[in-house]
Amino acid sequence: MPRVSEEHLERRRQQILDAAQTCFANKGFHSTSMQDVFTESGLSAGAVYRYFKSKDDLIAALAADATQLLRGILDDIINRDPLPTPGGLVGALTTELVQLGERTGRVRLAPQAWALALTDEAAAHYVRTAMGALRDRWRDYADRMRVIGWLPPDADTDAVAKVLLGIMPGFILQHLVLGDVTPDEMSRGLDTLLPGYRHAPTAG
Amino acid sequence: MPRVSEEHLERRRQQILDAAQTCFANKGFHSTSMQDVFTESGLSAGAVYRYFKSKDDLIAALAADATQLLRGILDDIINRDPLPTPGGLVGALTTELVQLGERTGRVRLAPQAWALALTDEAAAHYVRTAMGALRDRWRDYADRMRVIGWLPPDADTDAVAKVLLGIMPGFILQHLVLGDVTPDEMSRGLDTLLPGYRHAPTAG
Amino acid sequence: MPRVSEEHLERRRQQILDAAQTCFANKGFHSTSMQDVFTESGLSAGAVYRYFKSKDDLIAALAADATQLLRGILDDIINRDPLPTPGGLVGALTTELVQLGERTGRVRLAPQAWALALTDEAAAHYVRTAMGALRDRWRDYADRMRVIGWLPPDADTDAVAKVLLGIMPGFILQHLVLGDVTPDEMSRGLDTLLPGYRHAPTAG
Amino acid sequence: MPRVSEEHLERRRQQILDAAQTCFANKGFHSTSMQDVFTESGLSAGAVYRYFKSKDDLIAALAADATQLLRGILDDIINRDPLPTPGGLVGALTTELVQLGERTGRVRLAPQAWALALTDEAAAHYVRTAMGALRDRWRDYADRMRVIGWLPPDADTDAVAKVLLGIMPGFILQHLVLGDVTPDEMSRGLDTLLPGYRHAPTAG
DNA sequence: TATGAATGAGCGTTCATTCAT
DNA sequence: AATGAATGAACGCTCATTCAT
Repeated sequence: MPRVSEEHLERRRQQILDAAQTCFANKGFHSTSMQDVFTESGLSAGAVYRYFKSKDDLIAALAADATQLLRGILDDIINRDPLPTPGGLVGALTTELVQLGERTGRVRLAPQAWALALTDEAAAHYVRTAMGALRDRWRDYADRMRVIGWLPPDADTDAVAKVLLGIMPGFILQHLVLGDVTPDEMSRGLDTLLPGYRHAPTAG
Repeated sequence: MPRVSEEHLERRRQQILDAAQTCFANKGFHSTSMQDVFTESGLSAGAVYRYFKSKDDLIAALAADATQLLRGILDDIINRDPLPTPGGLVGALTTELVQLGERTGRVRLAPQAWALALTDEAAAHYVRTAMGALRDRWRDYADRMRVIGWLPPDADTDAVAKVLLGIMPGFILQHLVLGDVTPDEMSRGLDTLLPGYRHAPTAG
Repeated sequence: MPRVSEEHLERRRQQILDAAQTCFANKGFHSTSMQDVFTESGLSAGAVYRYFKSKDDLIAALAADATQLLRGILDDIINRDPLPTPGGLVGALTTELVQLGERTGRVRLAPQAWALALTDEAAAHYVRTAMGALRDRWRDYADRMRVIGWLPPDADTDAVAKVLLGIMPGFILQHLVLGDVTPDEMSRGLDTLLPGYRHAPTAG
Repeated sequence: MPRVSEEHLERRRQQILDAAQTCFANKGFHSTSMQDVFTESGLSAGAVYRYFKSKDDLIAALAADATQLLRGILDDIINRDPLPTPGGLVGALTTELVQLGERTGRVRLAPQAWALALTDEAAAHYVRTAMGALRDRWRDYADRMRVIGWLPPDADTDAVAKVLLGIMPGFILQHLVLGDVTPDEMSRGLDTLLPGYRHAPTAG
């Protein structure tokens, strides 16, 4: 019974998660068999089951990772100074997403997670958490818009956050399914609609 | 019980589609077994397979229905005179969607169709067609916005259409997953962002 | 409830048997579905089941037909005067079989009947009856061979009959599976082996 | 119980093949369900499918085995010195077949393979190969007959081979279906028909 | 008579998971 | 720690047969 270092364990774990993510992104959660994961990871059934107690557990771990990742991206971008226009912000975010997708294919997991959230309570928990956290950040942004006068003093920044958050899934879908949408276009389209602050503000 | 009326056949077909839709909405495409559909529909395996030659065929029929339904809704709303504001339009559309969802649960199929489209070419075809058709209508709307001066003469109405279409999946997700978004809020949020034409025009 | 003539009934029956035979010859008993028979016959399920109470019944009827047919052919040929040589007899029989096969495809049923006879008692009964009857005729022939001096007085004509009967399945198989055997070749091959009476006898 | 010896694997494989053969011999290919094979073998579905990827694969493996076995038997017997008479050869071969059938039941598969060959291209391939190889050996034998003067110098040894090969299926069928034919009888019957070389030659 | 919609047992196969080694 | 053979429930689907019309 070889005793093994903490790093070894973590490396194995990550190796499995990477394999699972690749499979899930390519074939979807349900159409990926555990055998697919064994093969992709180069490990045996027993090895994978030592690290994750079920297929659902694998999905949950991946979801947790993704949630954290997403939050990090939004935090980075939303707190920039001076305050970006909505178009600028959406452009930066979608650029980030596209790059992430090209590097890892991880973006393809998002629609699958959304679908899963409607039928699986555990998945719903993760998606709700991530979605809620993202929306909080959008509300922070909307609040700042109001502060600098881009929105009227009595603006319902909750409602604004819901609209702005709502643009992202629409971009992801059009990007993944139709494949003909660029971050630049989203940015331009939004600023076209919102001409009032096309010329940037004075402060963050 | 042969020599049966055309209506009988159509009624059976619908009975099966309704059952399938209920199952799919509750458990997802993959987690719904054909046995679930048999039970929900009250019919036997053989009966269901007389009307639909495979599970995929059932999904496709539902998708075709949904595509048609969606297009009808958008056509109705988008051609209204005088031209609605984006907020008004999104409000009307989301209202329609929410009602549809309450009546039939069909809206819950949308995220599943999106996910399926990433791994199944047949599903991708349906989703692409539907998404493309919807975006065409949004572009028509954006063109009309430009004509009446809501957008500058050189506005990229394609880009605008992509943004506006993009709002709908975001609403659907927030509605289904977080459950705290109303059509009214979307409408208000959008018109808050787009104050320029908050006061409606005189003609379409 | 239309009362219908005896001929009509018989015609229907034959129509179904013909369809079944075509299907069975093309796809085999087991791989032919009753639906195949309905389609080939142009009749409905109910109609077919009015005439034959099961798929097995259909097979049995066909087997009975075939048994009778085969016996007729052998009777015709074996009683010819003057007595044919074994090669001549086998040549005539195989010629008849090849023609029958070309006209009706019925010969293709034989190997299937043999196989069925090993696993199904009802089929075994038919095949045993047919095979026994054929062998009786071959023994009659062998007896006549002995009478005219082609075989020694103490010849075991039972054993001879078994050998001669045995040649036919071998021809059928080589004909159907390898497709490179002609009646003429069989005739020639046999007379080459049996040179003693290559020049024909004096009387039957 | 992994990390298992090569022999263990081979033993399992044979265990499954044996079970399948028993089932097929008793009930026929089509009427044997995989469940029958699981039960007969004492293994689970998954275990059987680990070794054979489909029911057809099982049949093919059995066919390959049988082909090899048959060829071996014929090679052994046909090359004997001094050259056996046709009756002696058929007697030896049928004796071998009867013993094989008593030990393993494998002979009962032959008629089923013939039937299958008429409707299934994969089966046809196996049967054609086996049948062709056997006929080649018979032609070799016929050639040797000619060399030692049992057949005239201009004898069509192809035709002779076709006749001699043809006797074997006939024996198998009479043996399996009628059950009243012995190797000895076949031998005697054939030598009765072919008196010219009833007394054996001196060399091969 | 004839139809064909409906039944439901049973098919071949897959796959998440376990556990002896 | 790691293996991979083995399990067995469940899957999508077929098809011989029945019977209301």
